[in-house]
Amino acid sequence: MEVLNLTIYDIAREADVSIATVSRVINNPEKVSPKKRAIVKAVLEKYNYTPNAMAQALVNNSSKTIGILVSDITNIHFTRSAYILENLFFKWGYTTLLCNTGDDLNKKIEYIRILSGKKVDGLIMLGSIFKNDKIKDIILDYMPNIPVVTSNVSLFTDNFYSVEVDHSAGMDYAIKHLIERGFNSIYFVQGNETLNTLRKAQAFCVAYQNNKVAGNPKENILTCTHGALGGRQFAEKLFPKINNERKALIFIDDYTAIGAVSQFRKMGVDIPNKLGIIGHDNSTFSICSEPQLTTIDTQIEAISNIIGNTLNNIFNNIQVSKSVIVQPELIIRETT
Amino acid sequence: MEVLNLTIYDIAREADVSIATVSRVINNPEKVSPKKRAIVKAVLEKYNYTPNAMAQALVNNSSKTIGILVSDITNIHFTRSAYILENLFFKWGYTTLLCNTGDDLNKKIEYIRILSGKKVDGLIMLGSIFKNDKIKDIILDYMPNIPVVTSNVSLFTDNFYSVEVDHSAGMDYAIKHLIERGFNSIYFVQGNETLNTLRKAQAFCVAYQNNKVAGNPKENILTCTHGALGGRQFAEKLFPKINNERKALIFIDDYTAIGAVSQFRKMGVDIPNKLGIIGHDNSTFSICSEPQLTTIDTQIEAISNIIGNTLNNIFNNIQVSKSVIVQPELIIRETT
DNA sequence: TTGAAAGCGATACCAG
DNA sequence: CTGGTATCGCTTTCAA
Repeated sequence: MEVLNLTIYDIAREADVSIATVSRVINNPEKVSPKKRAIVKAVLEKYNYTPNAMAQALVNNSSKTIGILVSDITNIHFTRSAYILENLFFKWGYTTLLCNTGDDLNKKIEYIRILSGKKVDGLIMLGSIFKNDKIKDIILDYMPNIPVVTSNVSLFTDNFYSVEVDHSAGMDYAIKHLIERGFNSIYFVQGNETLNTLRKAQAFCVAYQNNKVAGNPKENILTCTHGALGGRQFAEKLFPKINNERKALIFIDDYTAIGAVSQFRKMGVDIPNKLGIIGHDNSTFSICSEPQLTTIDTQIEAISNIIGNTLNNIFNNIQVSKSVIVQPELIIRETT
Repeated sequence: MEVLNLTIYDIAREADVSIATVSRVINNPEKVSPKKRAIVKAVLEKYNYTPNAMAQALVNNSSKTIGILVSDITNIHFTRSAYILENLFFKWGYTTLLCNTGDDLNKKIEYIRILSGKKVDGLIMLGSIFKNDKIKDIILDYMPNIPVVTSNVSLFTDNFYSVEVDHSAGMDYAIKHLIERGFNSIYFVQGNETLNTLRKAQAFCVAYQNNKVAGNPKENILTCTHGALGGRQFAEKLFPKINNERKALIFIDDYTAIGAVSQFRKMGVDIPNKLGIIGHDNSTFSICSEPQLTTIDTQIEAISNIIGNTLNNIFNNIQVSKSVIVQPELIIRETT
């Protein structure tokens, strides 16, 4: 190998053909005579020629890249998803632009603008991007013709597709399981006010009533700062209220739940005999604690795969569903 | 807003000026008369015009994007780093292409080829990319003029820069601390055979001898599968060998250590009185376990910031150091 | 089957 | 200060 940013002209010159022919052997080899094809291929390989993707993008009006908008990649849930998506799209010849937007509306808008300028072929939005509905219009304005796949929210507009988990079903499994285990006082511990929290809280209420648990579900929603530390602080605060009524806590996610489990353990609370705990996501955190966490698997892997395939199918004109709902699974471990 | 992929020609027509003038008000407004400038600006804003980044990249030979090569973004260490880098570069007007290469040499090569085609302005390599030295040559071949910043390895070639943590110092702090706490038998628990493992193992040996601990450090290196589950299995296997000699285990990372802590706890081992445990990284995992993990903070945040600034300074022709070494810190919690 | 030439959408040089 | 135009590197149409 030698190389130094060769262009298609350099290859053409060395192979003694026109640039059109070089382009053809790269993109439509069958349209070139075997003889010339062989000559050009040899030169291509000799120099390990790689086309300038910017020039290709300009003429094709497609950059072979996918934008992934996520509020916070350090959230283990999204990390896993980004990982899977990146692998899928690599396989399909796309590169992924990962964008952390945080809760900042302006950063979201700015990123959408940038991605539209970079001519992404598709957009994936992970998590609670849509708390503010304005985003939808921005996307429609900046990239009116780009397919957008979202998790966690359905939007029935052209070019929008959604893949979600059925939170109500997850809550239903959890509550049924807790009742079966003899817990007679069931709470949902929500996090910061995100769309994620809102939807799970709502699902909790639905499942609570469907199972005819006594009392008003809304009064059984507790709030806690997200994360292991938040979980620990929450546990400390709740500790005096742990009595003999066999309380059970369903947490917004494993990461927060595990902090609570550890702190309760430290304070001597007997889990699961005195207190039941259930997390959400079946993330790597769930097997870290002692005892190990019972959790609602929100199927992030399946969802990510479907999201990727949806977009890829759209690119290949294969029919896709505008909205798919994935069923969660209850993973019973040691905290219930 | 209305929009539908307008070009600079559309703007020029509507403002009744040439495309050159439009380009100027975007890039060098001071070179345009206030009058025309105002007219053009109005049109620009009316349509919320965003330049086609592909066309810009083609003519500028720079795509305003940074390639980040990482073996596995789901590794919490890299997630944090990617997050920080993405935020920094966004601030500086760059977008980041996140590439998971795994251990697959071919995927690495393929990505380098793709990134060279996409005309990235800089390359960041996180983690043990260089186990195979071939990669270095590939980079030099495909992007001979692009600055490359690596963590975890120094390579003194033109255009290569490195930012690393001093693992020996971390091990030294850890061993001194363990001796002080009265642990008289100190082990290093390594993971899969990566460059990371190799370097920490080496650092362990150096620190072990510097502190004149009795015995041969090489005989005190144990191996364990990476991750919480691996840590648990490791703990189970080691359990019969836990006697009264006050053993201490320094783990390759927190994630593995925490699995071991939980499993030892489950089996009734008294941590830290019978057994001392130290992790690496001071990741979110370290506060999840009960008791909470003492750990060597490998300063991933500082390192990521320096990496980002190095690249940005290079872009701005500000002098940078070819190699910087960051000092770690021992975070003492409850497992020692 | 092949090559010449017209774009793709910007930037920047050179005249005026 | 402004506009015309060459140029970046590629794809694709049109003739030959």
